[in-house]
Amino acid sequence: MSGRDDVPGKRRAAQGTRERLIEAAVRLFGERGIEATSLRALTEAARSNIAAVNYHFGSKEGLLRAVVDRTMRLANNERSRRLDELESAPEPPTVAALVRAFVEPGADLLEGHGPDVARFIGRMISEPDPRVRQLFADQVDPVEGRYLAALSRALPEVDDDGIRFAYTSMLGLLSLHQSGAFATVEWPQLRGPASGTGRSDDADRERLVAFVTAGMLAAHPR
Amino acid sequence: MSGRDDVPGKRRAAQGTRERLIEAAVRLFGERGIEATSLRALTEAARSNIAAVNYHFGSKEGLLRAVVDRTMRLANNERSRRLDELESAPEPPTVAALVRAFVEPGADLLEGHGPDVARFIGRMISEPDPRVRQLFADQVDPVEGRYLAALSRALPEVDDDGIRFAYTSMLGLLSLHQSGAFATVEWPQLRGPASGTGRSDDADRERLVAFVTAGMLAAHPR
DNA sequence: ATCCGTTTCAATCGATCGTTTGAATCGGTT
DNA sequence: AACCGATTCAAACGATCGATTGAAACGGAT
Repeated sequence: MSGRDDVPGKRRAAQGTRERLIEAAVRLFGERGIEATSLRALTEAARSNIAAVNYHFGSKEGLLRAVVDRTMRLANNERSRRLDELESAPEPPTVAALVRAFVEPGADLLEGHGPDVARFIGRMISEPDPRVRQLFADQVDPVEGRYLAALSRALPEVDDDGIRFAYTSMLGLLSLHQSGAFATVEWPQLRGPASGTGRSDDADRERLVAFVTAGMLAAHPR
Repeated sequence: MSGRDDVPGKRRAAQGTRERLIEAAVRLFGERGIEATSLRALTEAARSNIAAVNYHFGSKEGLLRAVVDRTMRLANNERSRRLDELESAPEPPTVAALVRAFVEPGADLLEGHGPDVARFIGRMISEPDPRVRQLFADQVDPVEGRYLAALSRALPEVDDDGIRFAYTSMLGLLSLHQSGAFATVEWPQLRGPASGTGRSDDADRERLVAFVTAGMLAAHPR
């Protein structure tokens, strides 16, 4: 029992490896999936040792927890800030504004921290393992409530099931595009989704906002 | 080297095991994911033996290939049929009709063959392993070209990238909802997406059609 | 220079994975 | 009843997984 998780006390040169482990985990978990990434490949990529994972994080799941916390906090804080902004305005936010406030913090991660963080988050949404899913849900949780309430206010004629559908669709669509799930396969019939490497990120973001906004507005109350 | 894959010749009582293996694979691959499902758990669920997988399918990947072929063929044939129907009509199909022709065969699988098949297909779309993804892409391939062409005809003002985005969004959204990715987690803020077990499948399907159709029509050529 | 808590690392553990093997069993044919 | 290809099964194989151990290396404080 020599490892510790949360000590803010004295970590001298340790911060280096701890950091490199998280960075490598974000990248490899996002690229190959969580279960498919072995600690050996991960620690090798981080120029470290297997035992370092257990020392710094206790286990692979501990490392995953740290990675989830690190990455999601970035997007969630920004979303929370933009919600504050919208709710302090005189008139209630439109659906388009709400969608933008949700999608753009995710997309900005892609530009700010490279595609690794965004891809990792995108991957989380479709992870089968219930423990991983719960980890994800716990992290999304706090912002989610505010968003659903705001969305429900912007779409007063839509019932709760409709709001839930709209929100999950937005979240899922954002995650799918962020995960690069559509870019990793040869779609022979399609012009390259990854035509070149520069991809049309901005255009895709606008397309996503337009698509989701229109989809939400088309919801019918029944 | 005693196993064979494609022999239509004489399989006497063998058909039973082969069938049970595929059924168990569809269910477990869909529930837990492909890599996370061990052949031991799978063959036990099928009341069979580990070696039977290698005998009938050569390997785990061979079994997966058979499962993909079996499940996707169902939806693809129906989609192809509905495309024939739409294209033989006097007037060109609307976007709404095209969306319906794509979404409903997927959703019908859910009702016809239980949630297992639909969930399995849904899971495929977000599988990280490139070999699995290629397997999926190869199977979707034939119908995909016709769909993209029809979609492009129905949305003449949208460029190729926009068509690609619309199609992948529809495919991804359908898969996500089919995979039950949103139903397997406790969303504390949401009324149960899986409220009870009977879920509102029909209502969700209509919501999906409306959402995707509106999203496509909102695409702007730029 | 010595000490001590912190951090790294090579080596190893038991468990589980997909695969392979060789013998037993089943059903129809001769 | 003797035979034979098709199928099933228990057992074992090598590889790899996450986790653990004990000793070495590091770095400031004394």
